[in-house]
Amino acid sequence: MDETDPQTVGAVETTFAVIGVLQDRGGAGVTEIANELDLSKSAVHKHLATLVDQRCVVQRGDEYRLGLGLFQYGSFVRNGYDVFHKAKPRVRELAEETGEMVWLIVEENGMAMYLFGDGGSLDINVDSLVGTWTHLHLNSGGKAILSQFSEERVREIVDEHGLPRRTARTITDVDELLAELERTRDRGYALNLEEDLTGIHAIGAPIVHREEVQGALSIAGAANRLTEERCHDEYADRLLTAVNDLELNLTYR
Amino acid sequence: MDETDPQTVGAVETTFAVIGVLQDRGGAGVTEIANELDLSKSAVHKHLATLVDQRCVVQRGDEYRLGLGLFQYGSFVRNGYDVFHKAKPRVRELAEETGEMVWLIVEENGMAMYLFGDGGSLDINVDSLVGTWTHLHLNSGGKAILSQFSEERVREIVDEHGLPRRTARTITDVDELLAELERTRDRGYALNLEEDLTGIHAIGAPIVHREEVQGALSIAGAANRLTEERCHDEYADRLLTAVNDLELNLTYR
DNA sequence: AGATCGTGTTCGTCAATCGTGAACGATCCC
DNA sequence: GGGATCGTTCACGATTGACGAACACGATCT
Repeated sequence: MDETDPQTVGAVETTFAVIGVLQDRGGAGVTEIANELDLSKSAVHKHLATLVDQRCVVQRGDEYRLGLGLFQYGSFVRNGYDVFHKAKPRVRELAEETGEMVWLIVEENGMAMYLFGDGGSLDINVDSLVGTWTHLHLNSGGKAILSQFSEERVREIVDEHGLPRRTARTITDVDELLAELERTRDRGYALNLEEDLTGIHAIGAPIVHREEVQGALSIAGAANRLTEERCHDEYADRLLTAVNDLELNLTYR
Repeated sequence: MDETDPQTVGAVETTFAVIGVLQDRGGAGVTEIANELDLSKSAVHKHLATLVDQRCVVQRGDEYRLGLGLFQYGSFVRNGYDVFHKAKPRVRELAEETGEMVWLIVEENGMAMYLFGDGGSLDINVDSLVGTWTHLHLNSGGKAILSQFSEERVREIVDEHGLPRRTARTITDVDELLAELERTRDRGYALNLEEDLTGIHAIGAPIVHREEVQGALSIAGAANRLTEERCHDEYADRLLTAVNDLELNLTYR
């Protein structure tokens, strides 16, 4: 089942496995977790007790759930991003102006994470995406970020994470992706035309500061509102000026 | 130094110690952490390697930092709170209307955590408080929550966490606290008059749903604007109506 | 009412492994 | 170019993490 890597701490890995089960099931009992992970009840109990001590798990009756200690760590990590603080007001403005969803994503180890979002209709919850990973190639912001990387690095990332298909329009070929990234680099922004979710278009631009990509801003919405033309004619300008202002704000803090 | 509790997993505790150092220093190297924790470099390296595998730590050159995996877990935990989604728009509205800072806090194991906040002047960053713990007795929302607990439970919490003093006006006596909680219960909201930070007043109300406290909403701002009278005459009404709407929203989801 | 199942919890036991310290490569700086 | 760092790797030994049986408790049947 598992190749026990001697370079890592197994006990910590099982603890994360426990956390994983707790996340998947939204809470679970000792026996349930033990069965799922093929561990003894007592072992699971010990791990849970440790996690409770660290405030990362809470016990309510016979059920254990993930605790606010994890939220504490998570918030700390987000607050460590300068670009988060600087981008937040801009994201809000854009969301207000356009009435669409606006996102800030950042890259880490070849994947992107939704760091902050705002706007959109009330029936779609932006918070359900915040804090989730996404591949770079099927996201307007992700392609914007990739456009700032060298071809070598792009290939490395593709080798590691692949180019999984989400819709019929997803780019699944490396060379096609590289061509798309060149177009993106030329015009300064990337489009996502139903490449991740059918019915959703998006436009994204990279945030560059001191020769490094800090992340990307993107606007996403229903494909019939964010048509390809309106992206080019309307939204591109708004997005790029917002990003430019943001980049200035990053230098003169 | 440490009483090794046989009921817990030591290796996991050291991993959390490593995470703690990384948080305190905002990133560190292997040697640095090893010295701080009195561990061998190789041990620290192993822990860091496992944390990198779990995406909870990232390596940049010779420095390790906390990674976005932690943010992923943290966001999941916050999204698990129904009251977060329901309160968010109300918090925003209140912040817009009043121009002051508005908070949603929740309780866990006798402590409170800032789950969401908005508003306030731009020089004070609401996000720096989000994701941090606070004692219940020196917070308007915290006192609002405590007012819904039995005297027994309040005493338990005080026994466990104490009543640390922050300012000259902090309540540090249990009986005084219980009296204050009764006043709070009678009028439906709690005041915080420079009990946590000098120059800051706040007003908070508990969010009750199905006989259980889900958290508290509070408005905080400069003491000269949020005077005691204006809290009673102006802000109390706005706050309580917001909470009432929210409570209705919680039942009919 | 009694018994059986289900929890989570505790406890001793033993092998797996977590932590150690020394050696290794790479950088950087003097 | 040598003398510091740094992070990384490896083999070994003592610690301990995982096990499984026994425990206490509650619910749910019979």
